[in-house]
Amino acid sequence: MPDDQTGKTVTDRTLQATDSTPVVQRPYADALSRLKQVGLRPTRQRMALAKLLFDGGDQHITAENLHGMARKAAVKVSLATVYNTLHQFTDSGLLREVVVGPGRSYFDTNTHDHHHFYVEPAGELVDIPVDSVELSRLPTPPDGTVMDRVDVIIRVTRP
Amino acid sequence: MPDDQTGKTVTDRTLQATDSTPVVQRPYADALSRLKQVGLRPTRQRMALAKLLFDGGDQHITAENLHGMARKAAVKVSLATVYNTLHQFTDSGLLREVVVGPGRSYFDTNTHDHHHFYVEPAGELVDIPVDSVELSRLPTPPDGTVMDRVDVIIRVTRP
DNA sequence: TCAACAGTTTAAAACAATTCTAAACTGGAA
DNA sequence: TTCCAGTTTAGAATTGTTTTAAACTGTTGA
Repeated sequence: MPDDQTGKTVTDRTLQATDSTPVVQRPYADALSRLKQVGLRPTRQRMALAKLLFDGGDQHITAENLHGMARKAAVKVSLATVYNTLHQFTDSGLLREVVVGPGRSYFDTNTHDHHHFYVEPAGELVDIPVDSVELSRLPTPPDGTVMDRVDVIIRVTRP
Repeated sequence: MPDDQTGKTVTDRTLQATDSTPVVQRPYADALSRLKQVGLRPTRQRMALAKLLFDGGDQHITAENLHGMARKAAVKVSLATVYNTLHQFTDSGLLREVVVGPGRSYFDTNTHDHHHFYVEPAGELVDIPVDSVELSRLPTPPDGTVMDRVDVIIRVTRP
């Protein structure tokens, strides 16, 4: 079935497969430790979603998108749960939300300090490593507020 | 009627009023010239919206917001037209769209190079003058793309 | 082992912001 | 004036997300 429309190839093995059968060895170890880390109960759905999210390297994913991936992976999860989970993960620091357009928000599995290119009109996000942007002289926040984070989004187009 | 809920006081006079009657003298001069500038037909609705937008100094406005302002100013415009107009103005460079959250986008009457504080959870936008942010070392855009613009949004909260 | 309950998931409805549609209207050229 | 492309409109449709209320499931402690 060569119809990987989602774009990302998910690497399933955490240990080397030892024979021709592509049996996964300890596929949930990472997902489990992440959930424990932030104190979320490791339910079937959360585990599966965590695996999809964090086993695939750095990804920029929408809710619909992840829901589709779950479907393809034969994981039964409702869209509402996908939303719940994405927000719980975001709130506990496992994910970062990146807003690029009205009605368009991505969840980024890379929570380290970095910025983004946003390719329009494709709607594609591309990471920019921290050290290739230098922000000097940040302003002081308005009275009574504290700085939470700085988002730099460089909008680019294909001419 | 002292119920100016929208927050912005719009200055109507472009010339001094000459008697006690608050009759506006050339209230549409600026709106008209802006529309001509970008080649949009000066219709009743566009003129009225342009006036609301550009006579009030720098503003961050949502579509619903502007629709409400029009209502209060006794201007009959549909919400669909407000959206159309905001996008036409944006496309022709009269406005700039600032996206801060999923399903939350503002139109900024200040089209000069500048950045924003976004105060959460109030959802309030505050201008940052260009020269109080210094961006050095910008990355080169992905192959086949050209840089359109750089958005810096500093998210702040009231603790 | 099991009862019990808080936490979780779910389908479905509700919601908010925005866009679309098809018909009515209008500014301006001829 | 007439005419027509451009514009506006009400209302429906769409999109993305959240809420609701009921069913389910992990975990705890007897």
